[in-house]
Amino acid sequence: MRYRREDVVARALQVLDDYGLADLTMRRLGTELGVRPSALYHHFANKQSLLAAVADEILLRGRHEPSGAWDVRVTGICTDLRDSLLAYRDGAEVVATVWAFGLGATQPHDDLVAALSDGGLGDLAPVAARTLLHFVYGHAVDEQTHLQAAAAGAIEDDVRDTDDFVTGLGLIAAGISMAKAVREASADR
Amino acid sequence: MRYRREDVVARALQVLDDYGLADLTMRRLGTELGVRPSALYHHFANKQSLLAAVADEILLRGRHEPSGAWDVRVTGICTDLRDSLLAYRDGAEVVATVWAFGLGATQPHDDLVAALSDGGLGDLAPVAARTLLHFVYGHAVDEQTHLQAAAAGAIEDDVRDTDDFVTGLGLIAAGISMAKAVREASADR
DNA sequence: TTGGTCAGGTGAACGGTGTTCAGGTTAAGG
DNA sequence: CCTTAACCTGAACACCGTTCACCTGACCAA
Repeated sequence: MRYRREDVVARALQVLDDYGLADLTMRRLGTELGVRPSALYHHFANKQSLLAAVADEILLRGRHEPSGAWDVRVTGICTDLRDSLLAYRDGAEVVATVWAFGLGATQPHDDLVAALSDGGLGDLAPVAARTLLHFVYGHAVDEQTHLQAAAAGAIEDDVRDTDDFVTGLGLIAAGISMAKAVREASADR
Repeated sequence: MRYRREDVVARALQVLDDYGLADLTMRRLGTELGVRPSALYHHFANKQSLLAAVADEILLRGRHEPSGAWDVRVTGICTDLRDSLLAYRDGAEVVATVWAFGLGATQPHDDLVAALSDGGLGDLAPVAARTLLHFVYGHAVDEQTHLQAAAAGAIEDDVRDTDDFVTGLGLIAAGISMAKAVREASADR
């Protein structure tokens, strides 16, 4: 059996979801495919490239084309992004790390900047986009960590998390529309 | 020469600052102290505990007792926290990771919750505190990553980052005061 | 049909990691 | 002085990502 790049990515995503990021190792993935670890380096230059491809795949699946008014589009992008991150075990950490390293996972950022620019945020759009991203990533990583700790029986589970997310998102959204109002007021001095 | 726990932490912090998190290894730290790696396990149960102590040390140094009106206290805590994270190489990643794992670094969170509660945010205080933390940690990690990439000559450096921080922080702060206003308006129905 | 090309895979090694453990050593206190 | 406990050694264990010379088999042009 010979594999193509996408086959390896798909299998890596499955290993991630089944066993977690700590167990997503080149040797493990190789074994899962019935292949020596060194064979994987014919498809990816190194493990980080592999993880970048996995992150992009996570974002690609369950992607919804943003539509509607700019502000509902912004919260929609963030909510969909959160759902994507939580759809796979350790998905949040993988995507957040890849994005931080600048190796990929730029889709959510680009979508947010586009929506915010359409909303008239001007040069505030990039700052607002990154602020939103930091919140979504941070919150999702937290939630996934807690979820795993709860599954291990270390702590009792917290169902408040989803309310938590919309509340925090609402906080930032309110700040953004306030900044927009200030911006427009100073525009027609 | 025999060492105590705090000596090891201090030396670990120095190794972190001089060589970065990737080179802060048990063997490296042992060599730096003139000691076998196994000796370190008499002071810490594992590496994560060591890192937790390092994170707490980072936060302890350069700590300012919060004072003033609640809102200036909130932004003050966030700004001081950012300064602490950026004071040591890879400091942001260490503290953020330790906090995410729930092994320590709770001081900023506790301070923020206290300030926000004094500000009358009520049960919104914990959500707002974590939202602020996610922003500060995320932004600091980003900035430190870029800084390191710029030092390696990969990209040109970005001096906009500090303006970026206050802008983003202002965005969330605005959202918080708006939420507070809404909360108080609905209180005296 | 033949022969060449090349993506994909092998096998073995290299240098590193965190961690464990039985036993040795040394400073401090009764 | 002698005991106790904190500190440390030395060696190993089971992993990790990565490299490299070499092999293999499918495909395509001549």
